[in-house]
Amino acid sequence: MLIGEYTHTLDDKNRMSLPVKFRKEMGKSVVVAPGLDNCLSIFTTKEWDKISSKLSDSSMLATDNRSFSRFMFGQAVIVDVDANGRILIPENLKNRSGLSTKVIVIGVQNRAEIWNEKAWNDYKKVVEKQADALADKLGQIGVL
Amino acid sequence: MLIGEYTHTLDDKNRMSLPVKFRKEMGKSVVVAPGLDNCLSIFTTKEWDKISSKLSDSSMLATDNRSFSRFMFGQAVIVDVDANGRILIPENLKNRSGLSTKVIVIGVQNRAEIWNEKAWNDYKKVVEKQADALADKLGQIGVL
DNA sequence: AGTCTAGTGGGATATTGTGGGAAATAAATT
DNA sequence: AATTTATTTCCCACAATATCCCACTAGACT
Repeated sequence: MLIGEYTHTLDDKNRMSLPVKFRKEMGKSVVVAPGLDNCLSIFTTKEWDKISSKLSDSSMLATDNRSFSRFMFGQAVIVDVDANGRILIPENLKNRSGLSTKVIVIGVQNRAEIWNEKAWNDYKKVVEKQADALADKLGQIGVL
Repeated sequence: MLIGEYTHTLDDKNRMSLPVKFRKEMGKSVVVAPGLDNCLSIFTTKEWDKISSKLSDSSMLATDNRSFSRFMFGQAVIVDVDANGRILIPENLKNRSGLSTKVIVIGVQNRAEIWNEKAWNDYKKVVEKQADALADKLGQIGVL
């Protein structure tokens, strides 16, 4: 289970170290893909296999499926984790998410996400503001 | 599995190098065929065989099948991958997809696609704009 | 204090992508 | 039919870039 928030560096070679707490679960190669709200998703290869098999399932409408497949597969990349626990972020994905040197890595259950620092802080603020709605949700889940 | 986005050059001899990550799977000859949405599709010979057998499957409506078969078979070409990992793009297919010197090659699971740069960026933008649909899809897949 | 580890930086090496020329093939003109 | 011209294929070379490897620093823990 991937949890927690970490501030890491994307160096000028587009390398980023995975939080050490994620490494065991991540294994020696991961998939970097575009995520929602302008973040990047990092999946384990296992998770990725699930995703791709669901996508190749033709139960989805053909045209939707086509554009979505292109979007995901076309931009995702399988990257090896190097000897220092770092991965390489492709330039196009880096640009898409507006990542600069300082990035935020967060764990979200079965995936990790990479955020532009400001975007993440803004996002958190917005969510925080919706505290009532949040409490409601948590209540529904039975957490509070 | 073919994934990722690469910017390549279509030189004045209509040669284009395949991304090195695709080469192993592509083997030493591939099929270049017209794709949907004005791109070009590149299939492995294996995939091509699957496609052609599906097309000859009579479960498809006869007229649809006939026109689509013409569309595909009529313009598809088997091309060899040269010693440098390059393939030759036939002039007519190049023109059809509005390809110039700078092209985008993307992997889409079982096939690769060649796009005019602008066309691909526009396409991505359209998909990205439909954030709701995107989230929906991801939800269906079980990512969210 | 000393050791260990996580995170980061930088240089050397290997590979990729691309351009261009030579050789081979095809087309054309006389 | 023969020579020239055009076109295609093959091969080599180079530059840019990615990959690998090692080193350093700061902090945690003993």
